[in-house]
Formats: sequence, structure tokens, C-alpha cells
Amino acid sequence: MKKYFLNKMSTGKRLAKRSIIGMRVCALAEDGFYYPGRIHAVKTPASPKDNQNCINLTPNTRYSVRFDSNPVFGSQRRGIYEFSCSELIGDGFGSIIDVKLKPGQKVYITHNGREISGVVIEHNVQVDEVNIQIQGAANEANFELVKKLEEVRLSESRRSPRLADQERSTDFARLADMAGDRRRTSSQSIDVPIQFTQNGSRKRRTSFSLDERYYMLDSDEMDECNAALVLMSLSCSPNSPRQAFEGTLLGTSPGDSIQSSSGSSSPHLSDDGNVSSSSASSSDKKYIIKQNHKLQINQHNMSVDQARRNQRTTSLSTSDEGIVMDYGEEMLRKRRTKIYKCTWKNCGSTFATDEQVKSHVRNAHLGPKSNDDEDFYFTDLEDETETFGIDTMVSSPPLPPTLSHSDMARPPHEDPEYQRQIVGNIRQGLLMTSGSNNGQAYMKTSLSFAGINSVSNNNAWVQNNLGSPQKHVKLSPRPSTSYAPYPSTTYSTSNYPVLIQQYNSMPSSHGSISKLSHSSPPQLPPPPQQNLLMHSPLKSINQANNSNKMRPQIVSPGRRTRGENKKCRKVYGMDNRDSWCTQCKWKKACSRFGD
DNA sequence: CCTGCCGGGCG
DNA sequence: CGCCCGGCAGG
Repeated sequence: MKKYFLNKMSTGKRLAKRSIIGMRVCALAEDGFYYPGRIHAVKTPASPKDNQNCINLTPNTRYSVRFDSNPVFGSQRRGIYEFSCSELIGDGFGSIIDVKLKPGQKVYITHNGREISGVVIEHNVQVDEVNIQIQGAANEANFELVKKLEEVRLSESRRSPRLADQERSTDFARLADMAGDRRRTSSQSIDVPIQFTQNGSRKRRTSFSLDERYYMLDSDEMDECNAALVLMSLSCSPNSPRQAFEGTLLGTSPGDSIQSSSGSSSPHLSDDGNVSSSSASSSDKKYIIKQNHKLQINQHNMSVDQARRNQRTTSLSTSDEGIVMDYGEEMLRKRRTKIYKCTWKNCGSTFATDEQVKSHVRNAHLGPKSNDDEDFYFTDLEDETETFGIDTMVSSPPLPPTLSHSDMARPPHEDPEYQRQIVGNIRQGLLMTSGSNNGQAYMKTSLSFAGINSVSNNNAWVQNNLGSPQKHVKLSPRPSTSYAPYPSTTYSTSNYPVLIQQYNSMPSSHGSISKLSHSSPPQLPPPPQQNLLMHSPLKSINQANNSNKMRPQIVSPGRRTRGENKKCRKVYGMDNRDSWCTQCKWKKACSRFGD
């Protein structure tokens, strides 16, 4: 259940209806305290006129909640109780911000990086601060903390607070970094970017609310339900009862912008191509969510891939890198089988392929005349491999054992095989898309081909501006992936230079990627600029090849920002060139008045 | 335009 | 290496 379908997002079409069953929420018991539990069932009175949204949720919808504990709820059935959405606190429902906590309410907060529970002593509504009594450790006294209401949780975060904290200080960019790092342990990877992992300032700043969402998405509580809810909240009609949630979910606060700080601060690589440097429209947000999800998938793929090959001595270090990896591990245990389940009300038929389910939806529910997209009426259970980039990675046959040694023999940038691999991936991308456009193939590329991908499977659309698709279709039919025997063949194929150039013009120069993306297919948010290969050994090739048109447009981290200080030239003037620092004399970056 | 400086060439 | 310079990019 991992497909939070956003594929229609950009079209503005409505979303798939998705179950919210299983969501964690808190509900007010009759004793006046909130108790955590999960949504166990949803009951919506069948009154079509109320059903103005796609998700079959109306103001009258009742949510059965199964509580973790067994609070006293009057005469109702033990353990499961019904609430309306307004009575629930949780993602997509009410926010804790809206509630007044009674003294005695059990709450959870993060204190010194750990999650601790406490009991509300007083909730000062004026300043929205909560005095919380904390039970001291064994030999310590109890103490009291004052927390802002928004820092208070009504249920345990099921993750280690350390991770929670990490993630809160994280952003997608960083996530990409992490992924990138791991990616490097892959046998398909390149030693890319020192930069990739350095320089915090380069990270895209995320706002609080973005983090919130991110947190939510990454949480191991995140399931399809939550995701769906988020998504629904992002796109449901204004008439939807959900609109009440939009404030919390969409984060209408001014700080909500997802937009990257773009430009000077080097919007981040996030090699997955998902950082938009433009303003954050809601579609950007959706997109980011999607990317985030995909990141997870990709992590998963990495893990699977690696596990399958089981060839690297390099540790995957998946165990302690946060939710993403948790997810990956979890997924590792699963095998990838997909079942397509019809989500039409009261249907629930399952199918082995999406064609089947689509056909079922169309025939059994929608009818041939309907304009509705079948996509909205089914979900796939278990993992799903998306289409492009990931698949190409994961579905590659296992590497022969030799490669694992051989590709360690040289750094990837020196490794012709690696280069070829890139070529292959590019070619693959081209082959898959070529002919779809007039003379200009758009390549939806998983940046995995650069080994930098990590988050890969980004939906970065990279325009291949090197000519007609046919040109690429003609490429050698050689297997494109990395399992070609190592000492690689020669590069006598005439395509090679072309492709390399192409590659070089792509992800490595974020400038070009962004430039190109302006003319890329409209539905996708522009991919982020990528700082990826700035320190990569490929840089020189890159720049050599790109020295003219392909020059990055954004200040590359590899290139200093223009110094604002006085330089020798200014200070001493042309006449006293002798006094200049050598660097200045050489037209290099001034060493004397360096910035 | 001017200026900083990167990449690269030459010895 | 030291040195020089073409040329890009940003102002």
C-alpha cells in the first residue's frame, strides 16, 4: 500500500479516494482526556448530495476509533468508539492547537532529544503554553516543563525522538544527501559530490509546516491512509468537509512556502529533481510529497538491489539512518508483489495487473462513457516500483560477481565502464521516450544513471537537446546497464561521445538542467538545480564540453561567487600590477583580498 | 562595458 | 609547477 497516487495531481483532476483506515488519531473521551488510537472504520451515510468530494467523506462521516488503551467511554462498546471528524485530533483532522488540555491529560513531548511523557498540570490558553509534569528518572525528582502547545503530542511518536529530531532539522535536500551517500555504496554508483554532503547552507530551507508534512510522510506511521489524506486535503473541493483541515495540512501560514531559497544559496541538488526553485504552488507541494515517497521507494530499491547482489563489503548502514532506511529495511523483507485492488465502494476486487484492474473499474463501475480515470479507483498493495528510473535500476539483472571487484578497481570517473553505464542509462531513457516529441526527446531520467541519484527516479525531465530522437534510437543496442563485463569494451562506437556529452550536459551541470527544464513538460515542477557533480571528477570533462553553451547558469559551487571585496586590481590599480597578489596577476581568484 | 576568476595551455 | 590568457558570468 505504498502508492499515494499523485499522478493526476498536475492535471487538477480529483484524487483517488483512499481509505483512511488505520490512521492514528486521538479522540476525546468522556473523561475529558484525549486518548490515542487508530481509525478502525469509516461510516459515511449514503447521501450523494453530501458527497461533494472524491473521498466519500462527509460531515456526517463517523469514524470508529480503536483506542490503544481502554479509556472509559461511557456506555459505548469497549475499545471502539465512534467520532465525527471534528472530534478527532490527528493528521487531517483537528489539530492539537485547537484543543484545551485538561490538567491530568497525558501528553508526549520531546525533551533533550528524547520523547518523554508527562501529565498536563495546566494549559494556559492565552499563550498556548502547557505546564507539564514530568516523571523523573529512577533516582531523579519529578520536574515540570513548559512547552508550547504545538510541541505537545497526544500520542507517542513511535519513532525514536532522535530520528524525529533529525528529521525535523532535515529537509529533502539532506535526505537526498543521505541517499546519495548510500548510493555511493552501490556498485552502480559514482563517487560523486563531496559537495553533495557538505555545506549545510546549500540545503533548501524548509519551513516548519513543510517539515511537518515531511515528518508525517516519513513517519513509520505513514501509510497510504495518511498520505491519501494529505493529498486529499491538498486537492479536495472547497466544499469538502476537509476544508477545515486544510489549514493544518496545507500550512497556510506564511512560512509554509516550500520554495527553495533558489539561486544564490544553491537550491539544493536533491538530485531527485524535485526542488522547485519557483514559488510553491500547491502542486509543488504535492510533488514534493510524491518525491518524498519516491525517495523511500528508491531507498527500498537500493536495499533490495544491494541485498540481492550481496556483493559489497560496504555496509549499507541502513539500520540507523532514520525513517527512510527503516522503511527500506522493512521493505527489504517484503517481496515485491503487487496486487491491484479496486477501491470502488463495496467492491474491493483484486487483480494481478493494473490493466486488469483498470478494465474492471471501467467495465464494472465507471462505464465506458465516463471520463473518470480508472487510476482513481484502484490502489496497488504492497510495494510498487513506479515506472521508469527505479525499474531500470531494480530490474537490471544481477551484476556478475566480477563487476563488484572490477568496479572497485578504479574510481568510477576513471572507469570507462562506468561512463558507459551512464551512456547506457541515458540511452535507455532516450529509447523509452524518443519519438514522443518532435525532434526533441524529453527524457525522463532517473538520475540514477549518474550514480548520483539517490532519490533518483526523480522526475526530472531533462530535455535532450542534442538533436532528433532518431539519432538516439540508432544507438547501439548494447545492453545498457551496468552488468556488462568489466574491462569494458572500447568506446569506438560513434555514439559514445555524443552521449557522454549529453550526460555531461545533464545532471552534472545543474545550470543546464534547470535551463532545459524550463522548456520541459509543463506538468512537472521544475527540477531542482543540482550541485551534484561540482566536485566530481567529471567536472572537467563537463566544463570542457560545456564551456560554451552548456555553461551552468547558476553559480556553481565550483565557481566562486564573485568576490565583493576589493581586489588587488582595484586596490593597486593596473599600474601597480607588481603589487598584486600572484593569483590576481594570473587572473585567478584573489588570494589577498579573498572573500 | 568592467571585473573576477575558471579552465586550460605553455614552458 | 609558474605563468599567462581566453572567455564566461555577473554586475
